[in-house]
Amino acid sequence: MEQVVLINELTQGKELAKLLRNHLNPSSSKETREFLIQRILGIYEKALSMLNCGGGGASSSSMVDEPADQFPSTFANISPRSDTSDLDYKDQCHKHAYKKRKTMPRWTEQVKVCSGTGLEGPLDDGYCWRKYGQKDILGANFPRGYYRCTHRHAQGCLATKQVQRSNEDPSIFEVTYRGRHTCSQNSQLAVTAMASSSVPPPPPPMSKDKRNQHYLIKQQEHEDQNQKQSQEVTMFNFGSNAGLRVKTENLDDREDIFPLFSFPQTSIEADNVEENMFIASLIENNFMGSFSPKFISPATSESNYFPVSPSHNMNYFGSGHSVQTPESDLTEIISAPNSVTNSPIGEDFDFSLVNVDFEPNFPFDNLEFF
DNA sequence: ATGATTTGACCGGC
DNA sequence: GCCGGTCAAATCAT
Repeated sequence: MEQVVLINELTQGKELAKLLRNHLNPSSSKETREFLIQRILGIYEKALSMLNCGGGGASSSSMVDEPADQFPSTFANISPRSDTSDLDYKDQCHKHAYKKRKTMPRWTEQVKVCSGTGLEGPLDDGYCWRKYGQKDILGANFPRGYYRCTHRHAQGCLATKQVQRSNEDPSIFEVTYRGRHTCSQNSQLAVTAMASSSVPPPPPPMSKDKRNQHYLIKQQEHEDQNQKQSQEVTMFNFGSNAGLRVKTENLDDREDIFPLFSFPQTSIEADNVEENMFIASLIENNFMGSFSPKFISPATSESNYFPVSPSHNMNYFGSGHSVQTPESDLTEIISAPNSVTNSPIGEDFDFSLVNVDFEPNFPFDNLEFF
């Protein structure tokens, strides 16, 4: 079985290498090449780790002994693990957990929030964050907030972020992300978004404040779908594509975290549909091969982060453009241009793509989404 | 009751 | 010793 997986991985690597060769011409976008390289490296990494760690299987929770600069497919293998204070570091394949943590990918975004709308505070970027600290920082007028993924304990998701309000312009929040989300919920989100978006997602939500955000999440958890919820949910989607970003900078490890699916929309050109389809199918295969059934159904409890019915998805991601209609309130509070490239979601996408099963019939004809 | 936030304490790196 | 990052008990919100 492991051998089959291994062969599958290597075969994919081979195909991707071929693809890469085709993309060596100047007209091909750098992002695409980068993506392919990352993908290939990831496959090798995965294959090697399978061999090194006793062939634990593609999505086994062991073997994470890899540089943090690896990319998502391997990141996805991070096993549940808790904070530094916990004891799981003994785990054989986690010898380098400390190191890994230290070398986690990190990138910063600047997010502008218009005041006066009542929607202030760090934006909601589509993830569930839990604040675990706040600190006055030397030279900063505002304290820095420390957040970690809500699913850290439940799923060992090590993603964290720091939110620092800008000195010069208090309406700008500098958000530094660390680590990738390995929690299934986010994968689900990403997939949901992808599966249902034929147009770029609307601007990201900006919750009034964190409490509001949590309130929303709770509501969804309870599947209490009243009007208010759907209203808020409309605002609750991927921040990334959407845009609060004023500027994305980075950052150390920039290339390490290069988003698998961060193709600017130009990178997958219309004339390359076939190849893109191929990539998509590779991805699809990957999903099918690497995740537990839990993730197959969009209707798991976790997925309640978003309502999962197709009709809802339509609302969220605008298959019917409904999200954009109330054009509006959202656009009013968002002042940054869209950018896909460095978005954390981009990278989350790649995580999700690697880890989550798609519906077998997932319509990959929405490649422009990438 | 449960889960999130607050905030002083603690820890490691420099 | 300073500083940034994290922990965890106390507190708050639902």
